[in-house]
Amino acid sequence: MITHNCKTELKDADMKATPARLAILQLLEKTDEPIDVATITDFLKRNNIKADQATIFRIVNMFTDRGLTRQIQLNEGKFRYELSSKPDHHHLICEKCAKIEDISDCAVGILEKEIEKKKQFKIISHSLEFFGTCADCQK
Amino acid sequence: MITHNCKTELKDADMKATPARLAILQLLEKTDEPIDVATITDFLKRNNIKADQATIFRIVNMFTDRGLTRQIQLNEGKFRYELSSKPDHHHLICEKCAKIEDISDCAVGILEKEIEKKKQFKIISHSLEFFGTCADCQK
DNA sequence: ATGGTTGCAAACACTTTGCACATGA
DNA sequence: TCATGTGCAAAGTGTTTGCAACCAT
Repeated sequence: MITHNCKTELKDADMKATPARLAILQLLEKTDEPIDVATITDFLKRNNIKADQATIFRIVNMFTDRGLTRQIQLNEGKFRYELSSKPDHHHLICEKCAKIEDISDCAVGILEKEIEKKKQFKIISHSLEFFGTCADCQK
Repeated sequence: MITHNCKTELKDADMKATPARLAILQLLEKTDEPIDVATITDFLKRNNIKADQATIFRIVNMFTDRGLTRQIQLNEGKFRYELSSKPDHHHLICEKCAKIEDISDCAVGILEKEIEKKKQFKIISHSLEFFGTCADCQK
């Protein structure tokens, strides 16, 4: 049962296992796109878990603070969240249908080394997003 | 005189040359960081050019629509704008002092080619940002 | 003269906060 | 039990919109 797994994750992060937190974790685990708060709200409603907007924001912020999730922005004017356990990857955002694809094994690591040397800038994280038209929408 | 130059740019983009527009263009030209609306507001005030928030938003949106500027986000919950005439470059954002440095000649072009082939995704633009600690803040 | 621009005020979307009540460990 | 988490309502950002007045061309 997935819930079991999630409980451990929460415990490890020093967070109590509440219905909303467990459900949000599960959603994050089964979704391959970074998700926004509206999506979480819908999901919880459909699963009869009541949770206020404020609570949801508090949860994702706490997840992010404790390193469970990453907060990202895709030029939409809102935040999205994805599990930070996901390996280094980037996004292809289709500007027609808004689909978000992942793309991994990209050579940014090499760039980072160069930058750190050239600029003496200590890189902690990076974000790389590609905007364009997905295969389906090119037809 | 810079203003002259700016007037032409506006004309080319089919926009009337108004004081606020000219001033914002000049600010964009002399600033090396992508700027947000609050910064524009301050600048206009200091130069005794009155312009409502709504007007400023309308101007930067129009600039972006007509290709004069690029709208970007740096995980701050707000938009920033930079001249799109600036050559391909990326940003180093210091998480301590919030300074934003540019970095250019980075090999993303090569990645793009690969992605377009592998994913059949037509890339129109990309954003690459590095978050970390700048040289000064490491001391 | 007139169509594009602006100011103003109001609304909107997203996110945060304070405080009393509720709940998981 | 009791620190932690939640609901509710209110407020705080950042951004957009409608409409009448205004101004650049």
